[in-house]
Amino acid sequence: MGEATQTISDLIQSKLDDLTRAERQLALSVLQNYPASGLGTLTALAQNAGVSVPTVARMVQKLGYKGYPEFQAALREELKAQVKTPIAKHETWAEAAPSEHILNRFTDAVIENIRLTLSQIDPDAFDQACRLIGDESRHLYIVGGRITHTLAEYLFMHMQVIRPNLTHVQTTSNTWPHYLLNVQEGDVFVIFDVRRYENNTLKLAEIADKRGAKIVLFTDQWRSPVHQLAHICLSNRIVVPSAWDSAATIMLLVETMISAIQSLNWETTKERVENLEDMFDQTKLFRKFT
Amino acid sequence: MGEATQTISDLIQSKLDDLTRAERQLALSVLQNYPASGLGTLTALAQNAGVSVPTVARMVQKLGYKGYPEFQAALREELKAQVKTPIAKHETWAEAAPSEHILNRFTDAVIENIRLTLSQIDPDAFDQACRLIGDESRHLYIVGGRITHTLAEYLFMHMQVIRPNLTHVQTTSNTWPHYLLNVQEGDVFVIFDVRRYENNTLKLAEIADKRGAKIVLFTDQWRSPVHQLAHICLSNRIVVPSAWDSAATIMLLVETMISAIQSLNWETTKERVENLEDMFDQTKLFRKFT
DNA sequence: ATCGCTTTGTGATAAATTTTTCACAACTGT
DNA sequence: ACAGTTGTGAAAAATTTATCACAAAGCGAT
Repeated sequence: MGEATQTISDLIQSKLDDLTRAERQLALSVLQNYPASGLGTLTALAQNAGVSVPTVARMVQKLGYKGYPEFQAALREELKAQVKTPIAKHETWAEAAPSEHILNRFTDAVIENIRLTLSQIDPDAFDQACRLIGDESRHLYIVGGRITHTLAEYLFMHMQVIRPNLTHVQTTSNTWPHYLLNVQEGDVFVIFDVRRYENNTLKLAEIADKRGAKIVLFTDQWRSPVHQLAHICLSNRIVVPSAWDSAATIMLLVETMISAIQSLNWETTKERVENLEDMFDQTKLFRKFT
Repeated sequence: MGEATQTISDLIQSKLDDLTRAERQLALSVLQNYPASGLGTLTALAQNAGVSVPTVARMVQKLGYKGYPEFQAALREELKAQVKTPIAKHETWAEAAPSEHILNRFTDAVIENIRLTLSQIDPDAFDQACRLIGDESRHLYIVGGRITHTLAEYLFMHMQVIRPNLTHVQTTSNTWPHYLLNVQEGDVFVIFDVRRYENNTLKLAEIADKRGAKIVLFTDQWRSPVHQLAHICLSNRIVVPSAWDSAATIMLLVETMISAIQSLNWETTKERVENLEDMFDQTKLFRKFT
């Protein structure tokens, strides 16, 4: 298996450690839009990556080329060679791995799950769920089960920044009846329940429903029994080549929802989010935007 | 949905009849090595096609471009668009929603993240990581930070079923120096660290490294400083149209890894999974799945 | 906080390359 | 022979690249 061909993309990645911050920023920009961005002018590339012209010149030489034109020529050669080789490549995600590799099989399955899930989702229901969950006048309960509690926690963590007045409930814990004493009509429950569905979760949902709370349910394609009580039900495809189910699609929906709610509540969230961005600045990885 | 996207290749072919002999020869040469040959200098292209410089200039203008640079720019644009996976392009994910809806925009971004992440991953490194993490003779430590602890927990939960001899460490907790007393040479640390990177995590990694443990790092495209100590580094794209970063791609990799390790260890895992299911049945935590 | 050290951007400039265009001669096919 | 096409060589214009010195900013270590 003498795969001795090193692409320029590989070269850049291997040298990533020897590069300085601005150069790394540039390198990542080249990879982001590979190889098209490297085929324009030096000046355009610099602008596109948000670095100065000398930085580009310096990096190209660090990579071992005599000058930018030589670097470009190498890119073109690679592009020329790439088109010649059989097509089989474009079908795979991890190009360096055969298509039967688990990386490619698993990713295929997840992408297909995403496609199916999204194609069956009702955007109006989704928007409505966002409005409910973002409504600060309603107390928000987030409920996860044995496996799904990580998703619940992820949502909880972010919602905590966006709005006050929320509670994280684990159905596996025995403290949850406690929380329910305060549930009021109009409160919102976000419940995660995928197979195998949990009895505790169903019980909790029943109590919440009885008290007049609205339920937003994240479940799988077979739908947890909770869905009969749910005001909005978001069902996800979760089957992958594994002994377990995939939470990746649900994660995608959760993150999308976080982003949507954050936009809805922007006026009130703004300050909290800006604090967060200050924290990003401290990484010093990024140039300050002015 | 009358997509009238005409590639430059199409354009050239359609104008083929209006071109003169030398121009046609040139055009065919461009198509022969498309699009690489069009991305060099005008002179090079002329030489390559065996025509004169003015012929190139004349044809480019006949095709409707103001000059050669404009023609080149168009080619680059096309290349840029082409690289995007067919599945990621021109497809609306939530068909019932407009393409500007957050559901579609966010999913686009995540798919693109997956594509870029997978294309840059080294499958050998991945496989090696799986073998390390699945090796029951090494104690396994799983480490997450403020945001990433949910991912760490997700991995931990599954690994708990697959193999014994593992520990979940939260860097935000102050109990972690405790765990480190027992670390031995050859033990394995799986560390999650995305921006902003946490000092605690780095310190922990340094201690682990000093004690001779191997580190598998899940990080973002800018790579946590831990990567200098890491035996294997898996970097993910995480940028989405949101105030926060996306963990979906990392989740995908984690799940893929779980699936791969479970296959490696299937003989020993089998029993453990069955035992676990028995236990759940007995506690009647779950309803039977039909 | 302060001090060195490295990195980075700026603006300018010179060098190199590339593009564009020209007039004219040579060539082509009819 | 004629009309249209093509190549030549040149030169001007435009663009691009490479570099420089210096100042500003960032970083790490006290």
